[in-house]
Amino acid sequence: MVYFIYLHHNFNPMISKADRTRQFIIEKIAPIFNCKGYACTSLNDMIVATGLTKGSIYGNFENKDEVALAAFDYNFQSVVSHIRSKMENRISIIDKLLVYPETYRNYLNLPFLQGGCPVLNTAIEADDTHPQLKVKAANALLFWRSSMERQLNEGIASGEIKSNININEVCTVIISLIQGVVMQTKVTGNTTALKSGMDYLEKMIQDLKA
Amino acid sequence: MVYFIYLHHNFNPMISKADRTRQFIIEKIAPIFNCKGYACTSLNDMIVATGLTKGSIYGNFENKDEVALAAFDYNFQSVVSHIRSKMENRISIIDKLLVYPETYRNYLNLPFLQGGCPVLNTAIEADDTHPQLKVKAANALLFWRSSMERQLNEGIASGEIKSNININEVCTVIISLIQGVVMQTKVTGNTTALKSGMDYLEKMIQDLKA
DNA sequence: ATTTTAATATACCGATTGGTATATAACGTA
DNA sequence: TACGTTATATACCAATCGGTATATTAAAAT
Repeated sequence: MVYFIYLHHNFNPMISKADRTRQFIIEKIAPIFNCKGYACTSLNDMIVATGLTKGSIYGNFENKDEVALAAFDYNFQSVVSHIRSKMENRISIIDKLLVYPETYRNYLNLPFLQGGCPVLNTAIEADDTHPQLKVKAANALLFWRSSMERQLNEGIASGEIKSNININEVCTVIISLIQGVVMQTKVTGNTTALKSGMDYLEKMIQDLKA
Repeated sequence: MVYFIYLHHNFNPMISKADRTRQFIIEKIAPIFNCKGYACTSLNDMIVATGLTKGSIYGNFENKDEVALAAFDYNFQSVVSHIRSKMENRISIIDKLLVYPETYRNYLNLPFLQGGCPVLNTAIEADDTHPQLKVKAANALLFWRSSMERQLNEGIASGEIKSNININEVCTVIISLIQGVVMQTKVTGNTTALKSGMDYLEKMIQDLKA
């Protein structure tokens, strides 16, 4: 009988084994949830993806729901931290906002966006079936919007951005455009919408300049 | 033992009973598929929704897949025919295009859009799990885009619309904006994005005028 | 080194899944 | 009214679902 060798553990004594295993499970399962969705990802899928057994997974998580919620957080954080790290290197707000079209223009090459945008995927699947995931998706959208509003206000205050723009409208259009083109690209397998959509978004952001 | 009384049949002798029952089943099940999605809609859901039994449904359909594919067609056609009928009453292309913001602005009151946009819902769910549904969603998007392209070209030819617009970009933005705001509205339960998104779309369409 | 605790593997559970076989009832037609 | 066809209801099926109990092993603490 071959027992599991903890190859997935980095033996950091400050992080408990439970936490390391938990993290390992989330990292392996999160991409599957983003691809197949919550309902279509079975416990068996999780077992195959992690190489662990049912007992191991349920020793670290209460149930499938808890894995799904943690996986969403992980997927969303992957996108946020990627965007944030690219923005940090830029000074002007316009340049920061341009990270969006630059990132999504080649989102097909970003591993954490392979299954599409986790916010969009979760929002669509969960809205009528999974209240807890729906709340998480809604909060992610609110977080995204409010951080963008903050940036726009900052840009207006510094005189970099026109003061007469409709902040609400700008945020809505940026978010919608990204979500819309990602969806169209995934389902048609054609990058026409992605290119033209990000071209438009880029011009729109440039046009915010005072 | 109470047997089924065919209340759902309109006794049109030109349409066979099989066709009438099939249509009845589709009409009852289509909204559920649009709400809960393919994976989350069980045979039991179909039985409850139709008031029929498993045998009746499987007498008219090969399997769950066939019901789902027919339901998607029905849902998509509901949207298409609604949009088309509103466009028919209008002469100019601009006015025809304005049907989009007008329609989606209060999509929450349209029964066939209760579960959100069937194209978006199906595209997101099916892209990694259900090849046949994915094809249907992709074709629906292509149909939508090409009919919009045709209208724009018509408007340019007649001199109504600016000749220097980027047709591809315009189509992408209109579709993405609609899909994006519908998603945001459904998941947040807040109509802010819907209003501001459709305001922007309206202005954008007006701005196409030569 | 020994004991305690945490993690894991295995076997099992009832419920539900999509789907089928079959017998009966309703329908269409002559 | 009689008869063949179509439609429907019921009972059943194996497979899979999410989840649990338990025994065993590894890790951590003493």
